[in-house]
Amino acid sequence: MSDEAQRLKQARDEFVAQWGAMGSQWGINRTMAQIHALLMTAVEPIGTDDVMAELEISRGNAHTNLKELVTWGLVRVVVKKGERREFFEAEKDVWKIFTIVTRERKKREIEPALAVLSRCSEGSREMTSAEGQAFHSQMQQLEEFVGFASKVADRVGSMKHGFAVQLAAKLLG
Amino acid sequence: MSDEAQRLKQARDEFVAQWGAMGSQWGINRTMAQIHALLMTAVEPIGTDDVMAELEISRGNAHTNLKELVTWGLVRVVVKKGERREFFEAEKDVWKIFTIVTRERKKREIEPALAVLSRCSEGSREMTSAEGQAFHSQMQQLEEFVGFASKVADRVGSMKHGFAVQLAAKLLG
DNA sequence: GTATTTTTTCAGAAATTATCGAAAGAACGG
DNA sequence: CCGTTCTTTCGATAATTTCTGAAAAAATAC
Repeated sequence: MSDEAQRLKQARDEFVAQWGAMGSQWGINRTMAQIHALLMTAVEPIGTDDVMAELEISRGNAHTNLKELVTWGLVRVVVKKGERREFFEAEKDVWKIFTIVTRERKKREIEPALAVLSRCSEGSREMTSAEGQAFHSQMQQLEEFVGFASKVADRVGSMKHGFAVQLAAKLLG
Repeated sequence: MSDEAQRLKQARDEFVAQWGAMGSQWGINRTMAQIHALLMTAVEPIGTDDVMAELEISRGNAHTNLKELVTWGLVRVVVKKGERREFFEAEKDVWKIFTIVTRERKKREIEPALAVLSRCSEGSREMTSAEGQAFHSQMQQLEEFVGFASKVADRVGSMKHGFAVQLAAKLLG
């Protein structure tokens, strides 16, 4: 193997390892993040056995996490003609990755929070004691803010890349 | 106890429980989230023993998570005169809470990612093979995007509430 | 149909993370 | 000082999450 090929393999391995470690910091399964990293830096679609071999994990683990990535929409299933087994290919466009992750995080983090806050706010609406009113006010403020965040996430997530860049440029200018 | 006081207690307990469950969904320790919820809805500063009693947790657990909240900046230590033990009080302003969480998440999630990406991008800069160049390009795109996100987080996090509302209104209008 | 390959599921094992509880350490008052 | 109160640390334990490996199911070929 050439020197460059070796360095590439090394760099890629590091990326996979570190991206996996980072996944943990986020609320994401380490293996899932590693598989994602592996696929993002793959030149062509790869199969379950390749993933197993590369990351030294079991078939069950590889399978489960690949399917989870497909559910998220970060990875697509690819069928090669003449091949019986499935191959997998990651979305590589960073803006698309971002919008997908934003959508998923909104679904998992923002929406449940909003539901809780609405219920607590509603349930304390008519309270007359000082404590009751303070509680209601706090719930209301949180609900309003999180609802706001939800709308912002929707809006940003549905933007075209170019428009988002323009907006951000204005923000950072 | 009056009917309203009972309903308040119930609503508050639900908020604490649900906010804690939600903390898990985020990458946050459940107890830490529960304590935060408890303090956010407290009328006045409360002590470690109150937290222990309310959440039925050990002293060590209460202590560790209270201090972690203080480290984040979401909770302040309060000393009452004539009292020897420490009391704790949460930041209640939603915008301030948001900027704190943004800052912490940036520190924990974005900055490490950026470091990894810079290293991988740098390490593959001069590669000549098609695979090497593809890898470098992917790393570069990710680095650029995450760097961007980092700047945006900084900018938003340092905004005054009013300005942020204006901006968001424009975005949602 | 049956054989072969590939995918999926899932119970138990392993690893990780959170919590307890008790002991050690500080801070303060007298 | 010494006793008391409160804070902090940390090894042991419990709970949760992740992973394995093998068996079952599904898909395809012949």
